[in-house]
Amino acid sequence: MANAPPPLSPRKTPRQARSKATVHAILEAAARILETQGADAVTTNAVADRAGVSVGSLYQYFPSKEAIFAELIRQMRAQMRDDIFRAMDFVVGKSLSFAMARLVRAVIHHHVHRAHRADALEHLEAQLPPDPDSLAMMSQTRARLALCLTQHDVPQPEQAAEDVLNLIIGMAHPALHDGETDFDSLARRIDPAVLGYLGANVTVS
Amino acid sequence: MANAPPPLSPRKTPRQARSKATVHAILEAAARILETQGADAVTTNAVADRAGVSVGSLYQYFPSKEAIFAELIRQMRAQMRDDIFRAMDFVVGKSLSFAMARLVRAVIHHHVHRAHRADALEHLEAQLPPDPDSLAMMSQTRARLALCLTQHDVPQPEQAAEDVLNLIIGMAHPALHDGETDFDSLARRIDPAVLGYLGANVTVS
DNA sequence: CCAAAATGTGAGCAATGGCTCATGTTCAAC
DNA sequence: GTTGAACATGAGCCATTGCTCACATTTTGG
Repeated sequence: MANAPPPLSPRKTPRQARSKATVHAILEAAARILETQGADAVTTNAVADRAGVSVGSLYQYFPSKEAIFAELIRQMRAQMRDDIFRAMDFVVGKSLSFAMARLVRAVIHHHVHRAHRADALEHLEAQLPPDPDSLAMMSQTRARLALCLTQHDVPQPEQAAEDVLNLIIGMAHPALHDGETDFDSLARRIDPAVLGYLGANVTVS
Repeated sequence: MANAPPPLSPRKTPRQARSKATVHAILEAAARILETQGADAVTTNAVADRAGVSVGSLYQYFPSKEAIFAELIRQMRAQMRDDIFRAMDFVVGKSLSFAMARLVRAVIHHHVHRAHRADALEHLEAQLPPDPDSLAMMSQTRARLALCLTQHDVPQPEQAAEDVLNLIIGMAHPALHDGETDFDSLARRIDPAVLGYLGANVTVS
């Protein structure tokens, strides 16, 4: 009857240094296979093999293959959140256009840094059941941006924060994916789009 | 030695009305399973079952499961291209802002119409080997938009066409996916972003 | 009508891959 | 040392699934 769906959170927390290394190796191996060979190549056997551990060990820490993906996605979302937090902290008190320029470059940098990994992970995320932790991190990211926009008197800052993030990612992601290497040119093309969006709502102060 | 990779094009063209119906039923079944249950649920047996045909028939017309996906993607790209062609034809001689507004609404309409299907297909496309036909259709789409931009003296129209499409899709797609239902509000938020982008390159004439 | 071509069937093969479990090894605490 | 918990192993179970093939049925052309 009560046939609970398998959880996506790690199965057991490692206590010794040895097992921490195991968990790290598993995640790293999964990520590398994902980047280089695509999602279908990420089999539990392949991951364990590449991590230099046995499948049994893998299943001591992750209840399912999907739990590994969920953890990788969590890490990516956390990094993006932190990147954007840093960018927003840096521009406190600066002009809106300066703040947005910084945001644009933070997002581009984030995508460049983890290009293939982030790419594949985002596709995976769409196919997995939504993870509360990941959702929370994205929510925090938007909230921090909304705070910045509020301080510049942008109306409906939550809506604007979401739109602006989608706009930047939507432009940067395909461009970088298609091999765009002139990051500066890309940033300078995104800037006016962001300001154009905000310009409809704010008179530049 | 010469172990050719399985082609993604249909295996045999149906000649009789009966088999045309079979092919159509297979594609429709695959699309419906994809929409409702996700990519992993699309097995050849499930598709044949839902289409009301046998697996054998399926493999008479598609050399592999991926060929079915490739065909669905081709259909989606063709429809998007045609939608945008129609929109661009309609705005010949009109102002740039009018043209862009029309484009924005065409893209939104396209995504609304085939919401879940287009969503899943685009994710699949990233995992499949690139299909020449699909690439050609996207190229034609960009070219048509670039022509429109050229007629409004937008510099670097090819680059701009790509950016504008990415911008519109990038904003519309996540919003619609998150259940946004006020399409008019969405369109009116995208408009200024597009004009902002173009505004950096053109003085409004 | 009748062959030949086109179309359709579905049991089942072969391969894959998620995951378990019986067993062995290392570590920490006393 | 000893003991129990934590950690690791990997052969292999079992379910799934892409796909084939030997055979049946329908359609077409003459």
